[in-house]
Amino acid sequence: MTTRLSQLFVRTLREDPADAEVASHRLLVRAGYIRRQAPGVFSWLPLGLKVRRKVEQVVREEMDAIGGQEVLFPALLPREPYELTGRWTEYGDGIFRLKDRKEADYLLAPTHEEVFTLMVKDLYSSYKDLPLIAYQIQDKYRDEARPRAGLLRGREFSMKDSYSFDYTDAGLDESYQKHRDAYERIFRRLGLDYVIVKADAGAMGGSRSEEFLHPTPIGEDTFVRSAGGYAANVEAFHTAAPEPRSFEKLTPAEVLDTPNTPTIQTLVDVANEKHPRPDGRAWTAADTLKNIVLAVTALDGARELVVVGLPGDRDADLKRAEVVFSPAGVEPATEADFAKHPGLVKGYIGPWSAAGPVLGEKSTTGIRYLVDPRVSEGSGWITGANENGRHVFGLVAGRDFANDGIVEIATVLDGDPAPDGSGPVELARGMEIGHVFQLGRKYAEALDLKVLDENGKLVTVTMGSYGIGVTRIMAVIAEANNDEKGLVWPREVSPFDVHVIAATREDAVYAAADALVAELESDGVDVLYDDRVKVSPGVKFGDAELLGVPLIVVVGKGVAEGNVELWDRRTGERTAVAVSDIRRLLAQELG
RNA sequence: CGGGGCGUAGCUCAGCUUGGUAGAGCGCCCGCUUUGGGAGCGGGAGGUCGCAGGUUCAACUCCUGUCGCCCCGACCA
Repeated sequence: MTTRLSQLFVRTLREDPADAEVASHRLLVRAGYIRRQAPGVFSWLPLGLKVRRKVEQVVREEMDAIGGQEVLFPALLPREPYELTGRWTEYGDGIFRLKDRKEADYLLAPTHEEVFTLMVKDLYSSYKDLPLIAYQIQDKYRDEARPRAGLLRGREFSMKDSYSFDYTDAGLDESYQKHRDAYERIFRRLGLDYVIVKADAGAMGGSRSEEFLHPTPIGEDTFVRSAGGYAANVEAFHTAAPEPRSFEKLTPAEVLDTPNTPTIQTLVDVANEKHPRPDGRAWTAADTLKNIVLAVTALDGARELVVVGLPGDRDADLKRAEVVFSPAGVEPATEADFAKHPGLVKGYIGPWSAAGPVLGEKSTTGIRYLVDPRVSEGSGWITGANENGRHVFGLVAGRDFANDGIVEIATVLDGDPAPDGSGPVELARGMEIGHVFQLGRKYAEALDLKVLDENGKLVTVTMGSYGIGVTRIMAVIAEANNDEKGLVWPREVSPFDVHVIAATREDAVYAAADALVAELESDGVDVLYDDRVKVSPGVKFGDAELLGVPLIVVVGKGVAEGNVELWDRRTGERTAVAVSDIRRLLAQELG
């Protein structure tokens, strides 16, 4: 195939579009691959569509290779299936909802667990039909509160979602592993750097879950990794809890005056000044117990206060808190909340008082008290004495106060130990490009998907769901492969194999270029041919760099000596090649 | 939802402070010249100045409201 640039439905922009910030967005619009249609919604021009199809093709081939069967389910779905699993409600504002003329509720599917499950239920009823892997490449819709960065977070986006159906746990493990391996092959083929991290499985109610993150500073996920091979999304990071310590030899707690110490820093300063440690070491923020008041709002609207105790050198990470309390919402308590609970003395909140417990379900306030894993039995703390200007020193967990549960919402810091003992972790940013997830029996139970096993007994099917964001991957590839002049596509997804430029307006040059293009076409090479007559060479070179086809052939002034130039877009290197050799050379390059 | 910014030609923007019949560059069309790094000259097309009210003899400009968009944060299977 040959595409003549003079005929191609495209317009490149000389300047960056004003509404694009990140490189991929800027360049994909500027090079005429996509155009914004609405916030987070894009139109696909021929170039963009070609790249998108190439990405899809890689995904499709690897899914087929693990026995996946491609289907296509509608993006427009009725409410009922989502009602059955509770997600119609759980999704809240996150989905596009609409009504038909009869006022029946519909949605634009954000993901398709329900309909796949129901289709399998419809068609299959025996263990002999399993295992099954079905997938689709379909547009998904999510009414993101804030779409951003072009294709990286859109409201309409293409995703490959697959679902596995097994009737044994071992079978699910196998299906999961197949996907995991396929995803590794996909990202390798696409030349995308990735890290597999442990992910939070809570929100969708499954067990094993891993994310494929592409490390990039513009990533929206924070993950940790250790030199010893541990990797996890911070949301799924588990703090290694210290062993319980005996508190027999510890001195009793003591309430001391600490005037004007509403913050951890002021408290540490005053403590060191007025109440230095007996052993001579200085008090640090990590010796203090910070009690954060959160308001948790359940789906039914009920609002409850919860206090979380964590070491004073850490902040609460609201993102992790969301995960912990999901599907309920969490926010810091407001002034109004404090007003309703006069027992909470702002700046001096603590679980203990001489008169008895202050925090906890069995206390004067009755407020649920959850603590960080570091607040382990036998650990001693400085914390609020529930009186203005006073703190209690040497308050020991398990001896002086109890908790209603352990909770992981503290920020993870560089250097924290990995829970598996593989050393300290470092924090990094990543963009989620794939997710493999053992759903288990949650959806099958909710939708009553059962099959008869070898013994004629009904067993609930166990499922996995696996996603790869096709359009997001395209943006991530663009993000990882560009320079100041434009895009540089990896060969596997480049919209064309070769970009041929007729660089000089001479009949001989055009004749040579025409002939070359015809030959390449007969070799099965997909060529973009810049045949524009009135366009100056500079513009053609600039457009070639912007568009990003990795191999460029310049047919120009060298034709007189029988030469063309082979231009490597990535390195910028140009080499003179005899016209008689170029066809063979390209065939070799494109191998 | 909180904070910030912006809506003027296809694109990038100026004009608004101080009200007086709409501008530039790029792109587009026609002609001539030019052709290896975003050409030159001449001629041309193209805008209800986001929308609605108000003030005024007169509003892109001032006032009020409203809608939309972008960025940061919150949110995000």
